[in-house]
Amino acid sequence: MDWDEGPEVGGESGPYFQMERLSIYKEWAERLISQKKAYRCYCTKEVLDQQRQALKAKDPKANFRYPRTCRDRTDQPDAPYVVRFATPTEGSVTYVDKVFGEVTTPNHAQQDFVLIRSDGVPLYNFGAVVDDASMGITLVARGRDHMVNTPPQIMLYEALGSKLPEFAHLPMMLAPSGEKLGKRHGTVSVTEYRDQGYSPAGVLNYLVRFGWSHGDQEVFSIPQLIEAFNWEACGKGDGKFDSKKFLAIQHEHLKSQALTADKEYGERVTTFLGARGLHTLSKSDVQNAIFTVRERSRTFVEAADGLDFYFRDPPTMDASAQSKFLTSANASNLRSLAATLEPVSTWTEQELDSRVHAWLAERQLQIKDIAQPARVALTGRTASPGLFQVMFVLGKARSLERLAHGASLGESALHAMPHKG
RNA sequence: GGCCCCAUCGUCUAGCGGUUAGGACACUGGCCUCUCACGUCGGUAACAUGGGUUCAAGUCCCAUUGGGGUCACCA
Repeated sequence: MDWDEGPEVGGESGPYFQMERLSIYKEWAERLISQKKAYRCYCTKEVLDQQRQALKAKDPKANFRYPRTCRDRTDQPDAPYVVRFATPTEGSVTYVDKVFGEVTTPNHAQQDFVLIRSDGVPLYNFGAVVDDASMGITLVARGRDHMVNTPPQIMLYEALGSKLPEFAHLPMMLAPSGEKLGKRHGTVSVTEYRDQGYSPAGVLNYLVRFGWSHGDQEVFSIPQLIEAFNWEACGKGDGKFDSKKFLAIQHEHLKSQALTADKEYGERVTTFLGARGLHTLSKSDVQNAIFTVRERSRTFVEAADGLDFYFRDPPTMDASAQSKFLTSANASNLRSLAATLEPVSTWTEQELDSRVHAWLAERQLQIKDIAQPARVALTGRTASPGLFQVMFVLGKARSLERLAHGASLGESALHAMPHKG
């Protein structure tokens, strides 16, 4: 999110920190008191808590409300006090939510809520309204859990004589189980997803598309999101988080150059390559390898894993892959393949493809016969991008070197393997 | 419990009186294929229930049920 103004970027509506605005809240509250729209309450928290508990003891389902003890008192004892709002007992508040439409709440559901604590710090509803009113906020968009705060806040705007902002409440994202999403349901903060290699635009895409729709379109760039978003197409029902779909959206973003340009892809994946101990990589080397992992990586962490063998010499060798494919039987083919590629001067995918196929035809072999052994020699793994892509990215020298090394591992396996048959 | 809000495939959703109820993820069958993927063709799968209104209801109204939010000198 980009801020128009605020503590980090400055602006005209400061100060922005609540503790620096205390005098403002006090001033606005005093105005309300002088207009009899608010009053000083000297009831202590302890007394109120007692009353609350006493009522609960008598009737567990009862609803405790501040009994308005101090509402009409005229004296001003020398004692700590809170400022309470004199809530109307009759009538109701109606507002038009940009998502939910008209919402009406009866005033008898409210109580004389506290505006300012005895230590001078405002409570949320009052602080938010004073801040928004004094800073010229025109739209309040927040989660549905704030919907109950809206009527009291509207009362405050009106009591303060301030212009009402628009309100938009959004449905909530629940855990897959249907309960409120929380820490115990795994990752819930966007910064943690960044650390797990998720694309920021992909995260935004999933989040915005959750509870909002634009026809059948599922994948959006950030500019497209800004262009297409509208309150009318927001749903009203709560939803459940789906990590699989989230990952699928990530995949779409990492696959597409339009959504994640090579430059960004390279920068992000480089930090995860660094986390794997692969430092001092050349930017262009990383850039040149990206195209081979794009469609196989859903996150930058997966991409870093897929890119690892390009930058590690020798590549980490998977033990079972080695014993299965780098055998004495395959060693001679690997040697022969390396020898065939030795004279190749134009080291391109296309050239490698035709050279290898010519060699296969000559030796009456299928690509299947050599693919896995060569793959393991080249990458240390049984799953990788296409062979010719891998060799192209690796370059001639390192490709031949790895092929030869794979062959010698196979030859030495001759001595280690006899009892295995 | 009071007040408020919500309800279409397992999940995210399209639908705004007449649809074979569409798409995506997931699951699944085939094709493609040097592995893993990608891609591609197909399949399973939903209108919570009951009343109305109407020639006609997933779409409008009411009730029920179910789910969620919130009830502080927290935010």
